[in-house]
Amino acid sequence: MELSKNFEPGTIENKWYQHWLDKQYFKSVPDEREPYTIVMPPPNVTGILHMGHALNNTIQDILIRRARMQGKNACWVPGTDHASIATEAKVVGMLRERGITKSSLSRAEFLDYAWEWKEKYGGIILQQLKKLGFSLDWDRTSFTMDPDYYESVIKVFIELHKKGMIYRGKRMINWDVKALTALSDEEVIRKETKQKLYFLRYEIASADEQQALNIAAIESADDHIVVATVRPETIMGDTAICVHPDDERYKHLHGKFAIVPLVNRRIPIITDEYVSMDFGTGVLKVTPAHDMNDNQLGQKHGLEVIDVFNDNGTLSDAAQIYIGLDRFEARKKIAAELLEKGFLIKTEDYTSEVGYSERTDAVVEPRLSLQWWVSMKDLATPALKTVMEEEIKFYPPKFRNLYRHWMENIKDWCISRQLWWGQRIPAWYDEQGDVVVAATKEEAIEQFKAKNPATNPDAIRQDDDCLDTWFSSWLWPFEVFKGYSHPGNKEVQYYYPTNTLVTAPEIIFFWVARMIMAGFELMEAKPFESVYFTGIVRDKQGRKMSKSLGNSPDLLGLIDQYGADATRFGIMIASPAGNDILFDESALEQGRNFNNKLWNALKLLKMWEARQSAEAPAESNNQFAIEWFAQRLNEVKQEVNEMMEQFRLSEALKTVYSLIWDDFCSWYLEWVKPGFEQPIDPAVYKKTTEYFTELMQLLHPFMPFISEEIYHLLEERQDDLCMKQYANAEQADKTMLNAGQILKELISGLRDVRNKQQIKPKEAIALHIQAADETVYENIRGILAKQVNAKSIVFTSEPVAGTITSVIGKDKFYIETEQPLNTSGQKDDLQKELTHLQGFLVSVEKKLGNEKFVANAKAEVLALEQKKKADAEAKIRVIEESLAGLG
RNA sequence: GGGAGUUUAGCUCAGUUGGUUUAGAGCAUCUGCCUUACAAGCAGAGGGUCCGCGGUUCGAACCCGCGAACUCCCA
Repeated sequence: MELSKNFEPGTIENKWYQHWLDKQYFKSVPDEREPYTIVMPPPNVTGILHMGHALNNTIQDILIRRARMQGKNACWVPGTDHASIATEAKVVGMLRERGITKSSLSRAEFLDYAWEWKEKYGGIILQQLKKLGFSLDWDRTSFTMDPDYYESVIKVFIELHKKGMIYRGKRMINWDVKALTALSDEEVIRKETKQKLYFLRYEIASADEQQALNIAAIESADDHIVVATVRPETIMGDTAICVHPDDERYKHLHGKFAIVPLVNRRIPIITDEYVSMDFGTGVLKVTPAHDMNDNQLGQKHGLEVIDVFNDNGTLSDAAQIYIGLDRFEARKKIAAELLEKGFLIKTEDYTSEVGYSERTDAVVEPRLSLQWWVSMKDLATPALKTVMEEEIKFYPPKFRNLYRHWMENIKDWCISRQLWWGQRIPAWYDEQGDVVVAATKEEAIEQFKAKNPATNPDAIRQDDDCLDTWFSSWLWPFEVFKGYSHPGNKEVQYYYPTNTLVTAPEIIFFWVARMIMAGFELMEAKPFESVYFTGIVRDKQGRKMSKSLGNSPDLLGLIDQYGADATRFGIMIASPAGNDILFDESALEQGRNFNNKLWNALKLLKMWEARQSAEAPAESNNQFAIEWFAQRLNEVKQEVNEMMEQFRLSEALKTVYSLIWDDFCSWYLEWVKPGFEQPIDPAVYKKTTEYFTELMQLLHPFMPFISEEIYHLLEERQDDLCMKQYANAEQADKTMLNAGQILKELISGLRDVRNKQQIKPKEAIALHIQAADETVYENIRGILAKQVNAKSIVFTSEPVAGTITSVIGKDKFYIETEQPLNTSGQKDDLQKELTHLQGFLVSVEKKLGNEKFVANAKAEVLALEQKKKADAEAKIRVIEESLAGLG
């Protein structure tokens, strides 16, 4: 068989992915095995593959593949989210290109177009995920607007409404004045914006209302208060002035009234600790209709609410002045008028964060609006408890604090959206505007008739709004198994609760917390055992990857360039749980190089395969190498098990990488490698193949393609690595591991000497060893000679003249070469090491001389320190002898 | 303004209840090698006030306090 010079991923990846699909390895049906279930966080149906998805899903695939190889019934469910706002925007865009406006269409017509768009372009991302080898059960692909799913969302709304947890109310929301819809918090993008801070003078009215409305009296009064605001166009909506109760500057004004400039309305001066004394003048104008905090303050103090804006951001009749003018135009006009009339004292530049609509980039207007809400308090209680008691485990645990903070300060959830793409709210109104909640019009009519037999059924109409997308995705972990639409079915009983959720910390509140709530409220069980929070992928400069910055790498391009395995490697190698990962293409290069390394090791084995011969000398050295590597494998398997249990995935990958590259390739293969064109002992070859196979099995969850390919190239096989079950890891033999460690140190030490003495790699040396215990070298002598290019190794009981002296461990080495000697270098090196050891010895002796240490330290710590001391002393002695020998 | 987090080698990060040598890895750097799987490689080396100050302790990168810088979330 002819193997290519380097590993070529492209065709191999397609071949194996198709093969796995054909064999239905990723398909899961309930059986007697233990399930291991992950539901994929559904990407937006409009989405295209980016780094975040790649990271997220690579982690899930690693967990799922490993579980599958551990004999569990692994089930990974794919799907997409209907993403009401994003999709509706795409559809509106498509219509615009065809010259159609949304307003010219009926709801039904628009939805036809939307479905057309979804069928055509939706879910491209699922195809892209296949490129990375993800072992999803595609037969289970779900969509949050599938018929059953849709129905469940409606049923959940009705059920929660019945329980009194969903209500309709006028509350503050984020309003998009261009799209004319409420926005969820995550659809609001905060941006640093340069603004102006206007310092406005409000006159103080006397307690006597007559006098307060007497303009002449005000003008003569010199008592006033100065307010700093960035929004002078909202002063007509002011219903109070607020100061901090402890602010000495304003104590004399407590309980008095101020006059709003231009509209001359009298408003109370109230006190609240909410006000910051340091900001501006320490005086806050309270506009409950147009600011979230002011609204809360207004509720607390029972203030009137005056909404001075229309839906589209122009001034309303309630503003009294500049009616119909846009809010920003009005700001300029009003500022000018205030200045002219002497109410504007000064302006300052001021930078703060302003919310913009993700979709239209309009400045978001906090606004009171009649919307549907979910009351969160009762839902939050069990959801908080379960995480705090670690019934659901968070990895890394630091996110528990964040979660608790949010859950303890939870606010009600606005679930209505003024959109058409999504689950339509099952609320119905009669002519009087009374509302009932029902699944169908018929049921709604019945309910109305029960209340009022005279109800006109033809006048009943359904709410036009649809539900927030998260109101459907919070059902995801059970509804993908139809757990709510078909309660108690076989699937949901088997797969739910799921095992692990892998997601980004950004959506801990929007999604993770709500899934936990829905799980308890609707299924009476938690949705998952544990949550693994990935980091946020950033670019080299630490910026978050985003479309607008254009710093997202083209993933499909990267996969083409480096291969899927290398891409997976590059993403995983530097991504500790919960810490952000800085994406750097050099990590992918490292992954590609690793592929190549594996490929070359395979080539070496293929070469040996042809050179097997029973006549090959059976060296005891080979036996040592084989036994040692068996123990290293045991050790690493154990370590990887532990790391995977703690979700330390990148560390597990590093460990496997190093086992393969360093221990297997650099040490083991070199130790058993026969001489140039020499035959190899078939037993050694067989063992080596077995090791390579085991390594591929360990690596498979991380790099599935190349490991599967090598598995099949090593030997003709009927089965596939993908499904090969892990054997239990055996306990590693410490003595053997230690012997290997000593051998490595000897080789490195002697190579270092060679390097420093500039002995040419090709020049063979003669090695004399003055050993404390010669038997140590029995099994490794051959390997040592081969690895340091020694033509002979002999033992000596005294220094050998005319050689280079070195101390490694407790033994002395005399290196005989053909080159002229340079003893000063050796002396310097020995001296340097001696100084280091002496310093070290002093610190150990100091510790041991400390009575309190001896009295308090644990026995094993004490023993260790004593061993350190003895070792250091022995080594110092050997070095001193060597130095003396050098004269 | 409130909250959470981070700070260890040039870069990215490990460092698991405080004690495994005077702190580790990968990448990058330097030196020597086209050595019979691999130059996308091999062999070796250098590189650190563990953010600062103080405290607890026989012992601190790790625990506590104060401070600094940066990041994120909420207002």
